[in-house]
Amino acid sequence: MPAPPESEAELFERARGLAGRSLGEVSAELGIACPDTLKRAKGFVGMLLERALGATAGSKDVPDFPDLGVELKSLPVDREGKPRESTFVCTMPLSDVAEMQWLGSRVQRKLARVLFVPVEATPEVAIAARRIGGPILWTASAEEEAALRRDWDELAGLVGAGHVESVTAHLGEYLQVRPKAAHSRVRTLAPGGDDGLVSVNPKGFYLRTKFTAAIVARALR
DNA sequence: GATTGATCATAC
DNA sequence: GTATGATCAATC
Repeated sequence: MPAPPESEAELFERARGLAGRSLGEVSAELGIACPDTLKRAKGFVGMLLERALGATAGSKDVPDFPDLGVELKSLPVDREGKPRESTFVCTMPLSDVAEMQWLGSRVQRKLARVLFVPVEATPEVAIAARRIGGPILWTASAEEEAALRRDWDELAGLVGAGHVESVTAHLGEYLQVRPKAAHSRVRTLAPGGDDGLVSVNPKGFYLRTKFTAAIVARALR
């Protein structure tokens, strides 16, 4: 496996080197089996890119490239380069989001600097034949950050005020909250209810497709 | 066809 | 069970 990149420029060059190559080629080089379907390997593409680029963070709550402060996100796109799915950002700390601010929040920290790597995700194309696209090193513009902050304030505000059960994926213009758990029977505690705590399915923050689509469009201009 | 809620694999 | 990586699939 490659060593971690020593600079952002080196990381970007490595990512550019993957552009145009297929998931099958890259996985073969790394000695990793490429699945025939993502049905039972949903994290395969993300894990493959992590290894190919030398990410080290593993399952810790820090960016994929801690020394660079860069988070890696694979972006499943159609043949036109448009994202096909929302992008998971992080879990929502339900029990203490009430005391948090946007600045310093997990969302703000995770999205401070992101390397998006588009990957072909057309159903008709076999996994191994899917090609990796050109990387996008992104930082939110003032407008993008303000928009994310508005959503975060609304969503975190509702949970902090004890209204977690009214928070659905319908809320949020660009940032939304959805279940994030092994299955719907998983429970965790959040502010609310008669005792001050309610048992709910764990939740996570996701970027809506239209938000990442705008990032891709901006990068192609 | 797009979106929301549900789910899958793996490491510790 | 908690974290990481996400896509699936029922529903709108």
